[in-house]
Amino acid sequence: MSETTDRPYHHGDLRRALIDTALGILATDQNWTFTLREVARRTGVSHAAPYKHFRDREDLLRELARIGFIRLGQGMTEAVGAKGLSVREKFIVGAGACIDFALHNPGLYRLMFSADADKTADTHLHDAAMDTFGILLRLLEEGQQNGCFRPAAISALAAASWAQVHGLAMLAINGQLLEEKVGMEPVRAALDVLLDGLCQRDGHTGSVYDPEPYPKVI
Amino acid sequence: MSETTDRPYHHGDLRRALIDTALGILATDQNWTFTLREVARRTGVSHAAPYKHFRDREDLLRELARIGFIRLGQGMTEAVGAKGLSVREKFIVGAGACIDFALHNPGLYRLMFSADADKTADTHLHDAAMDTFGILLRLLEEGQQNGCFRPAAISALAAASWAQVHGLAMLAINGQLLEEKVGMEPVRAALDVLLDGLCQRDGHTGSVYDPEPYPKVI
DNA sequence: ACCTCCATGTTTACAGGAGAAACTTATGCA
DNA sequence: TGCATAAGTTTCTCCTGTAAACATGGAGGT
Repeated sequence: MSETTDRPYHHGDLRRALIDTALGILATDQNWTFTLREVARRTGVSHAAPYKHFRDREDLLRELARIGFIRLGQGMTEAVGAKGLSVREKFIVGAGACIDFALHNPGLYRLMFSADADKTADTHLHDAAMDTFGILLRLLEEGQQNGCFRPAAISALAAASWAQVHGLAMLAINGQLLEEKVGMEPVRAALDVLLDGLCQRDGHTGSVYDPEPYPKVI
Repeated sequence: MSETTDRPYHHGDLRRALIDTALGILATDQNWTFTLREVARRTGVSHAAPYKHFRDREDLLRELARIGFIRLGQGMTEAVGAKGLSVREKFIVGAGACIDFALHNPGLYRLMFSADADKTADTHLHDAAMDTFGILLRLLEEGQQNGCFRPAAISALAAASWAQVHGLAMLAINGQLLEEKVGMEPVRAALDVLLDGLCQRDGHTGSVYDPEPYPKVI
């Protein structure tokens, strides 16, 4: 009830303002069912204004996802970059940063990994996602060169690690880690399980590339 | 261009027909952006007819998800039930069935685990999901009683396992297991990693419930 | 056989949203 | 000074979800 129509015709940085509004709604509602018109309304512009900055609704969603990947990457880089950590500790801390991010930004995190943020439709989004994924890859390589992680194909370790961390994050977000809230112990324990599996050991290692595929998968 | 208006006024089993149509669209488009009107149209009824069988659009989506969980559960039960398998083999085969299902029904699988199929809003859906989840739990218990799996809290093992399998399924669906298609080897290898971690071993087991939480997580 | 009820359809109506097109404003630059 | 253009606004069309009122025909009681 303060500003009447004294807003200048040109917003200044409407694109940024729209993104902020959308991120705000995403954080509040934990979903991205908001309409583009609502974003415009809350930002105080006409419902067609956003189309000057985003091709369509999905274009905005992809931009939000891209920002999400950048922020996630920053968080993980920061966590992993701490001095004096072993590879195993880096791994734990990096995964923790990811799950932490997911828990603090559940809507955004879900959007980032949803089909509505189609990575094949936006090079920038794809690149941002790959940059973040690269943090994990470098960690695995480091651990492997260390002799700490088993010498299986890096893609296999990456699949296992990424599936585990992302899976835990999704379970944590959905509160499905357990029927009742038990805190973060299961997460920690699950990561221990993963790391114990990743680590160098005597037996089994040879079976990693067992030629026979398991049944019923393409 | 064959049937004019000879269709009987009462469909007979419109509910089922609508579900089948929706499942068909889901399988084709790999998303659930279809409108309720389109489902009605393709089923050959008026656009308001579905409301006699589903409260709203989400109600239909939840029913689709429920059916998905039942089918997934059937596939996994069948796979795990094969005679003469070790627990480890059962695990591999069960996970394979899950990933197999996801690869063959990517749209449905994504819907099942999306927020659009809100499990808190539908007891039947929640129950179906829990039944399927129960397959994994029973397997873990069996392995633990065997002495094959480490004696950590079952919730921890479940978190690790479920995160891994579901994570792999999502990565597989999204083609993110690797830049180029490399087949299912990484999946197999990732499951080996998980199983090696799940298994009984000498060291580390004690650290599973390390009292100090890792940094930066709530 | 007939009447009546009610689940299952259909038609009509309305409030919104996506997005295109045409119009307006103000700003940077020649 | 003045115009080209980016950035907003208005207006319009088509579509959706969903409610309400109406139609139909099969099942059950008489």
